[in-house]
Amino acid sequence: MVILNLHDKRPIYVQLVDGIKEQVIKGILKPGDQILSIRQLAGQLSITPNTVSRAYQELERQKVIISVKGKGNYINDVPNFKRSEEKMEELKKLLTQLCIEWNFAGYNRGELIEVIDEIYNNLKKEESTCQ
Amino acid sequence: MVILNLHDKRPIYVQLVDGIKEQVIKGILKPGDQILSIRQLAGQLSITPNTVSRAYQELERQKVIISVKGKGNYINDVPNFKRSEEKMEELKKLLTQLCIEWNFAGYNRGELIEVIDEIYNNLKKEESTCQ
Amino acid sequence: MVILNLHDKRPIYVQLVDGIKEQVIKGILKPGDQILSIRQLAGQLSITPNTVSRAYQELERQKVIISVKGKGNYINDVPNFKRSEEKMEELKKLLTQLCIEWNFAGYNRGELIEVIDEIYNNLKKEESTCQ
Amino acid sequence: MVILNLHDKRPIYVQLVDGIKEQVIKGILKPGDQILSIRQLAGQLSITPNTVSRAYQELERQKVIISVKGKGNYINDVPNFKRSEEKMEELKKLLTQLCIEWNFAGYNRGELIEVIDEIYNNLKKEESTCQ
DNA sequence: GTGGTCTAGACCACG
DNA sequence: GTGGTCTAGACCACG
Repeated sequence: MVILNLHDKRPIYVQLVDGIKEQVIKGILKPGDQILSIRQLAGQLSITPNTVSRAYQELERQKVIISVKGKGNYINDVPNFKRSEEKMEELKKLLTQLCIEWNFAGYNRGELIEVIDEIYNNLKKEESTCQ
Repeated sequence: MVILNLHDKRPIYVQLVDGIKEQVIKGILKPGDQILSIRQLAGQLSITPNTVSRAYQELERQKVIISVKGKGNYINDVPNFKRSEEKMEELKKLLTQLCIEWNFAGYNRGELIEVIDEIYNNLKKEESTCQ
Repeated sequence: MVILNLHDKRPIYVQLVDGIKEQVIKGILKPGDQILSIRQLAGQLSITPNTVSRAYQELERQKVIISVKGKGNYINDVPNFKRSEEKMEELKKLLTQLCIEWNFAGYNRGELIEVIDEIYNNLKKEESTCQ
Repeated sequence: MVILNLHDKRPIYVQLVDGIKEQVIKGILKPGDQILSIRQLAGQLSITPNTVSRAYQELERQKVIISVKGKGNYINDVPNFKRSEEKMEELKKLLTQLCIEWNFAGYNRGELIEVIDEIYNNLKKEESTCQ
C-alpha cells in the first residue's frame, strides 16, 4: 500500500514512516490493527529489512505504532495528540519556509488555503468510503 | 543579517538561500540592491567562501539574484513569479506532509490557518515599518 | 568513456555534463542505466570527486539523471523534452553568435546546413550500430 | 549602438566584440568606417576604458578592425574570410554542443534550420533598409 | 576588488 | 558501498 518513489528526495525509511502515518490519518489503518511484519513489508517493497526496521523504530518512537516482541507491530490505540510547544515551533518554521516558497512560486494566501482544504478533504476521503 | 542555526538540519547553503529569500519577501532586500560579496558574507559568518558561493549560485538559478562576475551579486529586478504546474505539485507534496505532521501534533485545520495568518503578517511586518 | 580535454575552455564539470548528455543522445547510455559512481568516475579521470559530484548534480537538475542517495546515479527514464520559450530564447542567442562567427570564418548558410547534417548523423551513428 | 546586458553571462569585453562584429555583418559598420574611440565608447556605455581597450585589441587580433596609432580605429576593408581548418573544428565543436542542447530542449533538425533561416534574415535585414 | 573552478581531504546519512 | 556537505586553501578571469 505504501508506494516508494525514487524521484522522491526523502530517504526510503522516511517515506515509509510518512506513508504509514498517512494511512493512519486516512483511517485505512485503525488503532489495534496489526501491520505487516518487517520481513513481509521488506519483501513486498523489495528493500532490505534493515530499512523497514528503521522506519518501524521511528514510528514507535513517535508512538504511532507499538511493537510487541515476538508478536508483531500494532497501530497505537492511545490517541497520541500531545501538543508540545517544541513541536509547534518546529512546524511553524517548516510552514514559514513553505510560505516563502509559495510566494516565490507566484501564489498567494488565498490559494494556499484552497490547497489546504483540498488536502484536508483528501486525507478524510478514504474514511468515508469505508462507511 | 542572515543567522545560521547549527541545530537546523538544513545544510548551511540552504539556510543562506532561504534566509535571503525571506529578506527579499520582507522587503529588506529590494530589487537592484547589491548584497554582500561572497568573501564578506563568508567572513561575517565564519564559513568558507565556497559555501556562500554555492548558495549564491542556487539563488541565481532561482532568479532571486543576478551574479555579475568581477562586480558582485544583485537582487534581481525581474520578479520570477512564473507559476508552473511542476512547482505547484512539489509544494502540494510538501504541504501534504506538513498537514499530516500537523494532525499528529494534535492541531486542526483552523489552527493551521491561524498560524498561516501569523506567518503572513510576519513576512510583511518589515515593509510596514519602513512606511 | 567521457574524455576530458585540457585545451577545452569549458570547466571540467561542464565537459562531464555535456559528455554524458551526448552519450544519452547517441543511445550509448539508456534510460534506467546506472552510471559510474562519483568515486569511480573521479578515479578513472584522476579528478576530485567533488567535481564529478557537481556535474552529476547539474545533470540531475536538468533531469538527465536521477541520483539516489546511498545507491547511485541512473539515466532518467522520464524524457525531459519539455519545450520552453525561455530555453528557446537562450538557444537562439547562442545560435546567433555562432552564425556571426560562422560568417567571419568565411562560411555560408549552405555549408552550415551541411555540417549540421554531419553532426546529426554522428549523433545517431551509435544507435544504428546496435541494430 | 552596442547594448550591454547584465544578465548575459559573457564578459563585457566579449559582448562588445560580438556586438561590433554583428554590426559589421549587418552592414551597419562598413569597411573603412571609423568607430568610436575607446574613451567615447567607454563614456557612452559607462564602463571603464580598460574594458573597451581589451575589446578593441581582440577585434584587431581577429582582423575585424585596424588601429592606427594617434588616429583611431577603423573597420578593416580587407575581407578577412580566411578559412582555416582549425577555426572550422572549433565551430564544429560549438555546433555539436548546441545540437545536443537543441535535442534536450525538445526541438528537431527541421526546427533548427528554420531558426537558422530566421537568424540569417535578421543579420541581413539592416543592409536592405539602407538601400 | 569581484565571482568561478578546482584540489585534497574530512565527516555524515543512507542502504 | 553510495551520494551530500563542508573546510581551507589555491589559481584564474574580469573590471
